[in-house]
Amino acid sequence: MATISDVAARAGVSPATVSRVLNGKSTVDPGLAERVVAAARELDYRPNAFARNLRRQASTVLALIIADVENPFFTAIARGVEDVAQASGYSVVLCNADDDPAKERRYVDVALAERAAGVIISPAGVQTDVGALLEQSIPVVAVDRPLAAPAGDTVLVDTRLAARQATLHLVEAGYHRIACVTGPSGVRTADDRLAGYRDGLRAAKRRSSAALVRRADYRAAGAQRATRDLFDRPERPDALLVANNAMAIGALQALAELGLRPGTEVGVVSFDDAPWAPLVVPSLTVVSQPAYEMGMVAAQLLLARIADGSREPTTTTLSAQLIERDSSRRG
Amino acid sequence: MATISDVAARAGVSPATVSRVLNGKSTVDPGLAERVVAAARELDYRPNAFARNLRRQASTVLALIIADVENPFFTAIARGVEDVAQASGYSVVLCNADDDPAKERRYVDVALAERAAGVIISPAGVQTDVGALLEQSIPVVAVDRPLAAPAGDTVLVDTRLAARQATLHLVEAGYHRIACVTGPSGVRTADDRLAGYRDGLRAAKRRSSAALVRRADYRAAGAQRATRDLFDRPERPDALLVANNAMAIGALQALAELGLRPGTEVGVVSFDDAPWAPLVVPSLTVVSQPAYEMGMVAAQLLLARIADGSREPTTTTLSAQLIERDSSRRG
DNA sequence: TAGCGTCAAGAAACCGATTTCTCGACATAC
DNA sequence: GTATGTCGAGAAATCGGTTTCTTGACGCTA
Repeated sequence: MATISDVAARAGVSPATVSRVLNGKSTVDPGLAERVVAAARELDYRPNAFARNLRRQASTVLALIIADVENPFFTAIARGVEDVAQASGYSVVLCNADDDPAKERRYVDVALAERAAGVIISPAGVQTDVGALLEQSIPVVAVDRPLAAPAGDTVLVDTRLAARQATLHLVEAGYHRIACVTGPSGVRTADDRLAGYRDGLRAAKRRSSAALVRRADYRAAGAQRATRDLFDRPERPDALLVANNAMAIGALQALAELGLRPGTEVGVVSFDDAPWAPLVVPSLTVVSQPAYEMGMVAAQLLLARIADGSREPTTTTLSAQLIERDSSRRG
Repeated sequence: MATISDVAARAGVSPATVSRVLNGKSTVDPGLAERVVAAARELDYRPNAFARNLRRQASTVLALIIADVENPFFTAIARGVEDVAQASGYSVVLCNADDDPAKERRYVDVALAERAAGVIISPAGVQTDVGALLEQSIPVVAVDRPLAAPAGDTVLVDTRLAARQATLHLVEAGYHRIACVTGPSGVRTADDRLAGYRDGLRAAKRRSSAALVRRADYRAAGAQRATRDLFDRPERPDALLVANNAMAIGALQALAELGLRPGTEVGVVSFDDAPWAPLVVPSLTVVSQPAYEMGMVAAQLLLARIADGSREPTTTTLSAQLIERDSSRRG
């Protein structure tokens, strides 16, 4: 593999000049520059990123640590991040923490070892610690969920308000015993959606009851069990607010097993729109979150912070949108 | 950030000794070793990956270049790769080529610049060129689709046979005019599935007709148009073989718009199982590919090739499985 | 024409690891 | 007691870029 010295030798100049030409940071004689460019092309020269990064003490790789690659919500965020990063010459490393604090920690370590230019993370839980990154002044942006000790920008959705609206929507549609299946305690979105659900019940002057609330991991299997459990009790719910799209699958599966038809017999609203949501019968009413936009905003904030580390931390809250379909329409 | 010299100074030894202790490649006096380890811990020393990689001329990062992050099939592959890589101390960089040869090329360049230890790729098309990687003796494994010039291991699914079986399944279920919506020409899986479809028709002694075949990109929108188009003609098909899971969504949407009920009126079989496939009504019959396993096998082959670059290129063909649900059952 | 400022380009230092080279200490063999 | 071998650890080279330092050429002004 050709090195900068090879190029320099071929062009009859010093390595320093080659570096200057290729980085355009300084003016060089046009004639020399042309020779350098030609030599580089002829040798198919590609700078060694290790050497460059070592000297510059910086890389052009952004780490994106998400909770679940198999969840379309997070992959949509990833696309948003990527599109912005690409445009600025950064590449994005996607890390799948799999909702596992240990895996997440490992990826934080990788980001540290590889001296990522910046990190975008959706923290798996309360104990996520990005202190080590900040010590190395690697900027961090939290997306979807805030960090316990916010020390960078944060991009959220007003998910509590959205949950409140979704709950009120179910009330208005004529459902009476509305249950909530949410994510693990300590995960902010899960807690917020539960709080919003209670807000909604309160606003509608309904009593909330612990018997109507279930928690599970943010996966289908857990939600399936939780839903089955809700309907196993004497006073069955007649509606369900489900806190994410993976859980929606589990909940719908449980309802199908129980022979309950969504919409007519059980109102269902889930968080996160998905390509298949209009296709299930009845089509699924969802709270659609602007995932792609969240990714874009997070990346923009990160790039801004890379450029100027002294910016004040900001919090951006985007809003979700209720998409009414048939699963929350009686009759 | 502490460097190896800082650790050496604190432990009262030379940097070389620190390196030897921490890498365990050579024996050192236990007393010294203990001091080194203590010093490293006290300073929270983390080796600089740039410096290490520069010297070693190798990294421990695998690049995984997939066609579409939003497609669960590919994310399942990613998980398989990741689980194997993790266990061997490699980290995985997920790159989303987005079915775009230009993006793909850019990521190949990134893998090259970052001197990835190896690359796993599902080539976007015929013109994918990994020659540059091979020149640098970076091992390459192709997954899901073969490379035009195979120069590494390949992990495939016998998708042609699976398409043949799926087509015969539709014939046996009593459908007569079976159409096929497949991916872009030049993408091997798309061509193979079409060929398998024709195999199936031939085996059933049915005439195949170009009027019953449509190509689109591997996305929902394209499949939706293609399906609409198929049903716009006087002699409508009564069954549909769809070549991947994103396209299935588009096809089902089109059928819904046309007021055609899958199963009873139009038999549907799609490639790729998805969490939502059992939930649509009627539930979707699919050809399930062992995506996670494909990822695992690809990663194992890559690691083996990293360890020993002179291995003969192999091709592993896994088999798919037809999961019969209601969308292909008449009546 | 002397003196000063500007600028382009080469020389050399530097980033932080790993690894080869070298040397000294000690043990064993003759 | 000397020669030889072994082994552990420090010195120094090395990876391939970037960037500072230095030098020399040139132009302008007094």
